[in-house]
Amino acid sequence: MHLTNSVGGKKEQFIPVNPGHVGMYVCGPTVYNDVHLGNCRTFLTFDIVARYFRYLGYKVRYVRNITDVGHLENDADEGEDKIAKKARLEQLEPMEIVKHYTEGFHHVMRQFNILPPSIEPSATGHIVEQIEITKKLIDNGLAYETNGSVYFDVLRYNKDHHYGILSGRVVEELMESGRKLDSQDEKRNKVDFALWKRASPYHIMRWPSPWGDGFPGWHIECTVMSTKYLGEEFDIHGGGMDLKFPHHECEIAQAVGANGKDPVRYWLHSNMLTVNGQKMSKSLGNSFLPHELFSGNHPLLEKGFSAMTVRFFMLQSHYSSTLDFSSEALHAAEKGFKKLSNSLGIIKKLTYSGKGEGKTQVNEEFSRLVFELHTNMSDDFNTAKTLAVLFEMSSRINDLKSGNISMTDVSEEKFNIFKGSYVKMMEDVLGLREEAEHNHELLKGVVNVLIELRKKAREQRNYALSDTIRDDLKKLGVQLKDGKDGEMTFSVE
RNA sequence: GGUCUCGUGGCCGAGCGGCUAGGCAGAGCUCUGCAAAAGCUUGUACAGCGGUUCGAAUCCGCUCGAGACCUCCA
Repeated sequence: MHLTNSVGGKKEQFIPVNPGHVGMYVCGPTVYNDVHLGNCRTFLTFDIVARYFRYLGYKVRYVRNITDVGHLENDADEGEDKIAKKARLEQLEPMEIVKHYTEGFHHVMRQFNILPPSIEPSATGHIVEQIEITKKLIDNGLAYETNGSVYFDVLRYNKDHHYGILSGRVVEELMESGRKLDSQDEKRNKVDFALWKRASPYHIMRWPSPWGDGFPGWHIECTVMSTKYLGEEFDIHGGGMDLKFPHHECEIAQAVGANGKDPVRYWLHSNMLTVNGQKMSKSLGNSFLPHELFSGNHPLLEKGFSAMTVRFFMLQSHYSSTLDFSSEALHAAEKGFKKLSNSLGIIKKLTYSGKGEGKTQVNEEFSRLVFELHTNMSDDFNTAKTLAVLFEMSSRINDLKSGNISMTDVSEEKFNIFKGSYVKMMEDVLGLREEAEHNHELLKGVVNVLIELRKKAREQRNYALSDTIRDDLKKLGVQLKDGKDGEMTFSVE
């Protein structure tokens, strides 16, 4: 297994801290708003990572947090907490905001078949630990209190450590660029960041601390929750590209400053989803909400697309590349996914009916495809290449069904490995399941009655009637397909 | 302005120095009463200009273009 480590940007072999185990932490959403498709891409990326490691037999502990306090509107000292602001605007309790958007987030994750993490801790549930680590950083001389707030001393840290190891930022350059520190500022240097913020008298979200009432800073929650559940050194830390700096850089500094060791072995960053080449983001106002996509209720879409189509669409590119989102690309994905999905339905029903050892050439091809499936996934989770192999396998599945390849051409062992790999790769690893409609018993029954009637009509060469049945069903979105041997199947669009 | 990334055929997108990625769309054919599905065949490509190399989409330099981060964002 190889993966690209954002520190250094090189592909490295994966060696777990504890053999057979994978500890992974991913920065979850700040629940003050609906999650959009760009957010979903990141969570999908790490869903694949967790699924594939499990498939390989690792015991995976996947921690993904919910940020429900501390995320400020901007890094300036007067920045307002996102949750608190929303609560004020909507005249709700912060917890009402948090609950509402957390549930919405979970709902969307289920729609995309993104599995829940092993632990989903929240920042407000770890205030005590955040205060503790802040105290520790002060004791270590890496943080200071001003006016009831506590800041991390980046310059001091940078003397003995490397602030910028992940993002490539140079502290001196950061000091020179951008906004100047004014006399109002509580920070010693502009590069310093908040560990704890004093709450103004009207601030609703507040907890007592050694420095008075306040609330934690944004970066400290992740340091606390990752190391609490995964240990001071764990395997993988993931998140969106845009969190690399400052968020993840600060996490490293905090953990190193408090515990004296580098917390993360491999940093993984998923790239942005773009619209017309521009990053999809809440602030740019070009974001797509999942329900807009499913319903097609969006100016840039002519129709809706299923969650599985979108999942497939995203998996066609590598997680580290930007992916451009467009109606056209989605149409193509819809058709492509249907192909794989059809084959999935076929292979699941297919049992070995041949005998003997089969033909060497066919056996070798089946083995090669299975092998490539795994080498591609093990090469930095290359889902795009994996899908290309699945398409090849899909063709072989159709060959088996139509008789282009006979069951006796392949050995029972090769067939079963081939079948198992296709099904597991599709369903367990890539999380692509057949669209549900096929499984609706009532619909199935009703359509089968019509299929029987149509068969009779065709036997009597009453093509006018048989075409009416087919055309009328088509209008309702049910597509009939005539097989070679007179057998008929249908699919729902 | 600083740091960095990317630019592949009609569209989306793999690619990490030599071997047709793949999907969608297009063209032709097979099967079929007609469709659909499936199968077979097929074209069009690496932004531009230099360099390194026996050999470059792939490495280096420059030019042009797009984007990201440096302020909140997955």
